[in-house]
Amino acid sequence: MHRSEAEIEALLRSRGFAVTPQRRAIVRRLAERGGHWSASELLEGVSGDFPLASRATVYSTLALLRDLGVVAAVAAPNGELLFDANVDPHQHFACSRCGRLEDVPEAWFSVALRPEAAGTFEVHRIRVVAEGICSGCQSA
Amino acid sequence: MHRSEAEIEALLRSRGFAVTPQRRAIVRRLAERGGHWSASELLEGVSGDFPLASRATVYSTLALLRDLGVVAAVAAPNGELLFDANVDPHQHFACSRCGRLEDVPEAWFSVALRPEAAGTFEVHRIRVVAEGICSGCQSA
DNA sequence: TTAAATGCAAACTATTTGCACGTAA
DNA sequence: TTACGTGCAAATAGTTTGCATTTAA
Repeated sequence: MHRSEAEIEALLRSRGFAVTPQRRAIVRRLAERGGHWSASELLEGVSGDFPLASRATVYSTLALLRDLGVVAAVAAPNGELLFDANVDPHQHFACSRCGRLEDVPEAWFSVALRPEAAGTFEVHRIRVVAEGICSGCQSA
Repeated sequence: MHRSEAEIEALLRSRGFAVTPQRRAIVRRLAERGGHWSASELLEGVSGDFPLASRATVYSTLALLRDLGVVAAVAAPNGELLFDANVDPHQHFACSRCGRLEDVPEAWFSVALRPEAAGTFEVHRIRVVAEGICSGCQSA
């Protein structure tokens, strides 16, 4: 459900954007591990290799990937902005204890807009975030 | 729905916290206008009067009020952290164009956790944010 | 009177920008 | 070869902290 590294690179090329080592390294992390990344995590080069890109490059790459629609930005309940290569419809679970954010299948929730809501807004999308305690924190 | 200025002041006193002019000014804004305030908006003294409190005081007052449970912090989809004196159960609407965040009655959505979700997380609360175009932006 | 709250300035953290240099295509 | 991308360093923005001074109770 995530776009693969190769797919994202192909998209970059087809839109006339260069595929640089920095972009490739950022895309690889987003696509491989999945999950949610902050700009700083990507900047640090989480896996321990050499610094992969400068601050400016990380931010501008994330903006580009978001504009291209291959990564999505999510605001965690604490306001931290996180990036996710999963751009298919899904919802989130947030752990109130450790702050972890996890993808949750769309089908786990049934959400409906009741008729009372009609007429005021034009609703395009409904985001759901379940808050609670994740399995890790439950056992701890 | 919102705690009133007086109620919040009474709570402060009853818990042994001082009711200072700065805290009163911050509480008044949150309680009177309702809606969502960023720390910076409160800091600027939106209504144009003299600066009401220093940066540090605004932040520490917001933290105190949140700990006391009389204001709630909400992360807007863009990651901006906003404060709301409405601590009764409700959901939000966010305008994708102007960024406005509005309270929406809990009853406007029916949200259910499907059985598939059982067992993995311990869900305490489900937050819903409807995204779309607000009435103001529709007419513009 | 005194513990608690405030203001100020400095320290962080996160993000953006301008510009000279480097490189993918 | 050249337009685009990168790195760097400085600018901007949001938030936190330490400490001397003030003030609510």
